[in-house]
Amino acid sequence: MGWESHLTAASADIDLGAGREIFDYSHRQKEQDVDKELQDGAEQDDTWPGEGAEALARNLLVDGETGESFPAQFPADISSLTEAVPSESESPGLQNNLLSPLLTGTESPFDLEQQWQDLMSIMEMQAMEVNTSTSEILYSAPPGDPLSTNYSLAPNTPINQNVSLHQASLGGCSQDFSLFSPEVESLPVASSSTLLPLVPSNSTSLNTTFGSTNLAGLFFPPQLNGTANDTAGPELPDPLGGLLDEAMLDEISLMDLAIEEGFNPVQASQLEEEFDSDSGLSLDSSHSPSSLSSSEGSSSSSSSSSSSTSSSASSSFSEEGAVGYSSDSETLDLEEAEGAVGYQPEYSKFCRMSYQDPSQLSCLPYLEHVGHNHTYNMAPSALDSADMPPPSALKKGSKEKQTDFLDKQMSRDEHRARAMKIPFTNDKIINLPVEEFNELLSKYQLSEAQLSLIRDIRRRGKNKMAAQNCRKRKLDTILNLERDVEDLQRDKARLLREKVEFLRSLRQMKQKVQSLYQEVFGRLRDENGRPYSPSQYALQYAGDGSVLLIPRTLADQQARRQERKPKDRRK
DNA sequence: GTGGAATGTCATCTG
DNA sequence: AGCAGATGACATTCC
Repeated sequence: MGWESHLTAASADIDLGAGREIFDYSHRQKEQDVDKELQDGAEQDDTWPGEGAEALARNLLVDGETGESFPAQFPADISSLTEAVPSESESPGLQNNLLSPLLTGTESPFDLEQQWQDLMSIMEMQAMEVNTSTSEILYSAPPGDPLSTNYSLAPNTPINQNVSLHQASLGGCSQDFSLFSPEVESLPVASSSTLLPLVPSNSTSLNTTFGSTNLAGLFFPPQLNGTANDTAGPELPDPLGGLLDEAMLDEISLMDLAIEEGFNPVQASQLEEEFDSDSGLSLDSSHSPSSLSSSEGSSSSSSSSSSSTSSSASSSFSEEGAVGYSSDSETLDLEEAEGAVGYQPEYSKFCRMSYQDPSQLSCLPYLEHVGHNHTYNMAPSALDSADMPPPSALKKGSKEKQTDFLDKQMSRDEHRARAMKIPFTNDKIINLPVEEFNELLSKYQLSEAQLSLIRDIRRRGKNKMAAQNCRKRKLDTILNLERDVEDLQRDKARLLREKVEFLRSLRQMKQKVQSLYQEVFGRLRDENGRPYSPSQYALQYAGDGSVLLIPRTLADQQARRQERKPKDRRK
């Protein structure tokens, strides 16, 4: 800025005496007046077709909540097997049916169900391949659901038939406490506790699948947990509940946010993937401006290319040094004359256009053939020698029109330079390294006004390129962010799909265990050959695969203990 | 004539 | 200290 302080008033046309501090609007207005006189109504003609393209269509993956609902059955809190058996407080009529008590629980999983429904609605709307058929299987009572039909023993059930349940007796089971977990063993043994070892001769699926009592309980559908609240909560830890209430709500809300944003990640992704190859401006290293300059030097005006400019000899400046910028007012043909590596205004427009309309990306390959351009602020002499008028001008053949055309191609600074008879090109003024630039200035006898103009031209030209680079970077940053958002949304959708799959399989397993439980329990007989009351006894799986028949009260106590443990851990 | 997008310019900061 | 680049803000141009 210091070199501007010694500026002096130069000509009547151009106010060159102003330093940057006083380079105010009025001064610039004067310059504009001069420019207008020089250009005489010049018109710019390098607009990019389709520049006014619509903004990127933001088709929603999800178009809103449909409110689709599912049958009432819902995988709510999961409790132990023992909870599946009605307690003594249940209605008396339940004892006639082993299963019916399970259905009468007052526990209402409605809230969780609602969450689940919301989730599923979102999932379906997002076309995440959760077809309705599976959903129905998941969330509605299957036709053969034992919960909705009277329980009947299936003779050919896969449960281990060797379990000698018929020998179970109320009095002779206390010795089998060892089958319980230590926690169970620590419990005070009920006075008449009945522990019936149901150790299968072979390791059953139950043995391998369910390592502990509470685990077995996990696989029971919520219907089996109906007595949980009524029986003062022998509830066991419920991993599904955790999934469903907190995380599920979060995900649902996040998904809603994504929906409301209206962002179409697919389009943005396609756009980004195509565009990214040509854009070197980004946040991360993979999309850094330097990558642009290395991969596409023709359109780069990055700092890296600029630094190479500094190291290049002045003789090769035109080839390498021009940190590419091509003014809108320059002829495109001049680009070949100078062969400069230059930033293309068309490219900038393309960036914006492609950002707004991915369909425009089909034009991307053309960028590779964009001529290199070093002709920013090319001197009039150079223009005269190198410029080829457009066909229309040639047809008209008028020198006057050629002159008009050339005037049109010149930037304001070029006009100023010509008016001030600057003996070298604006291109050199702007792009020469400092040393070479000073050397060039020293070669000529220049007035203060000329020096001032030259330095202004250099400053403005460099800043112009910097601004263009800055805007390109900004655009690229936006594109990269959009791509990141799209990736995250894709991951999220995938995780949600997986979650649904896990929940589905979990529910199926719970139903299997429930059926097995009912079958085993229904076959149990006491010494008198009568079936055990589900309200008084419950089956319990031990960690070693054995199955025990224990009093309901003891089972409830265990269930409560199992439930407290995870809660304590959270604290 | 107007609005918005694109582009240019300036001021300022940073390396 | 000087320079070049980056960037926000504003101005101008263009459609």
